[in-house]
Amino acid sequence: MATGRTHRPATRSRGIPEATVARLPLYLRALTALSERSVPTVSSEELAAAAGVNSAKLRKDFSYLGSYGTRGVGYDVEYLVYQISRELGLTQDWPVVIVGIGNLGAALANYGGFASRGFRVAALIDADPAMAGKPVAGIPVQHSDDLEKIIQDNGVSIGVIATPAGAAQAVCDRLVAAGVTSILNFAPTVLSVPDGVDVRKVDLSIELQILAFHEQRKAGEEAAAADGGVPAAAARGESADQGPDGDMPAVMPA
Amino acid sequence: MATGRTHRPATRSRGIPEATVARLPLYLRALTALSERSVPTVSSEELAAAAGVNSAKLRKDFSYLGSYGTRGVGYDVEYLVYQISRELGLTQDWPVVIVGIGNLGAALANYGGFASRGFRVAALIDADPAMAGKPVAGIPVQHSDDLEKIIQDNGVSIGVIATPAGAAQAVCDRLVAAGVTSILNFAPTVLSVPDGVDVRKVDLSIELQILAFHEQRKAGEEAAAADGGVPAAAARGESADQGPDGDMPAVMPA
DNA sequence: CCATCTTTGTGCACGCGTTCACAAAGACAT
DNA sequence: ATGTCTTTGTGAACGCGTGCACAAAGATGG
Repeated sequence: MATGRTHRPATRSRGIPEATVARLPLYLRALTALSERSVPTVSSEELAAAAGVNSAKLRKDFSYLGSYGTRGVGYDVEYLVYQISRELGLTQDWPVVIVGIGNLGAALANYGGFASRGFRVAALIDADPAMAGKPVAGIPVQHSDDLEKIIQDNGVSIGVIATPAGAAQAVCDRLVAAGVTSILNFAPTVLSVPDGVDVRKVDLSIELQILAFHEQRKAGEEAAAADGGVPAAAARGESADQGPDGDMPAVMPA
Repeated sequence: MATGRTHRPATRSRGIPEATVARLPLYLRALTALSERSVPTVSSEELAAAAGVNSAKLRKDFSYLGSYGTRGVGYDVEYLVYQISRELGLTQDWPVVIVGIGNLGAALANYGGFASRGFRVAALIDADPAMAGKPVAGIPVQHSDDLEKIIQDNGVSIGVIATPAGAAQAVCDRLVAAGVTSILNFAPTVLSVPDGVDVRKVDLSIELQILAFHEQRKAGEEAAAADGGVPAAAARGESADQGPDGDMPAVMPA
């Protein structure tokens, strides 16, 4: 999950729940795949399976957009692709800038999933003068001194931050000051932005940590099941000599 | 958000809500930063601000772990770092493999956030024979023929998929067959896995699409406000000659 | 030892999201 | 035209997550 928007209590956009909006890209991807195979119509059941959700949820999601299905038949694939694209705003061109052209920034610049959905990489920006002019993904990297000018000349409203954590807030401030109102943040920091600016974050290591949590739990349960014993307390860490709930800290509190 | 696990209805792990688990890495990051600055204690209010959440939520989250705070004082930073790390399973070593060493895979291999949290990149795997032996982030890439052996030799239980979408399911199946029980998927596909295997996905373009949705809505509201008119229906698409709700499709349904 | 002040931990209420289950709508065959 | 069958769209119930607001706990000062 990536949250962090400016918490919009009233005005739930046209009545479409946030959770539904977050799933629309999923449906769109599945529909695009069907479209490429020239499948004319699809039922909620089939599409739900392809998108990895439950069919009731999918139908309710679509009901927020309107009645675009035909009872007894299903949904017209092309029609739905258009409707969802329009709802998401993908029928227009969105110029984006990527700031911070390290490994991740370069990967993002090369990522095909952007261009195919109306996102156009308008510029790549990096603070390292040695990078300036060097082409990445066919686009010459520009120096961050020109950030404001680049934003304004290209009418950019969406910025992607892929800098180290330390530089992220400063870059964010400059982007916002230059007119950017949506930010996708890959740096592991909490960005503070004024009202009216949306921030979404993607943290690569957070997802891994969540997996580790469940993985550990699985291992614990397994061991407990083998012992035929209590839920899951032992066989969790590596040092076994801990309290009844494994509470002994490495560093005691004051 | 990244969902897609095998839906665990009963056994909500030790009673810790999923939403809380997803925030623990956030707290941990903020606490680690405090620890590096040698801050001894922190109040829920301060820590919440640093993590970008509300303080009541943070206190409730911590209450699921136990009573680790001191009223009138706050939380002991080092102690809390340890407790959260232990809860997330980061006190043990997690060998991971990254499959698909393109731009993204290389970025992941170089990403510092893994190593600093108990994740060790045990191997890099790619299907391209030309990549074999080539070092990325100091680790020689191995060919995917040896995938099963690599998994077993290193006791890997967490796999990262950074291949093209078309190859993802096949790689996933092989990882699972070889013993991997947690998968972080960067490929834009829905993976199907047997029960007991957790999948989390990160889709770079989904987040951008969600931003576009809000961006479009902002633009629409702005225009409507300027017109002094109805909510947001006009000024959305580019072609203005549409129905009362902008419903005319580019492709009519059958 | 007592009073005051700070901050945690949590009971409670509310709202959002999910799921069930079914009526309504339409396709299709006869 | 009528009946059957499929599939949508949605009302209603439920459960989870969030945020408020406050009592309990402990620190601190006199």
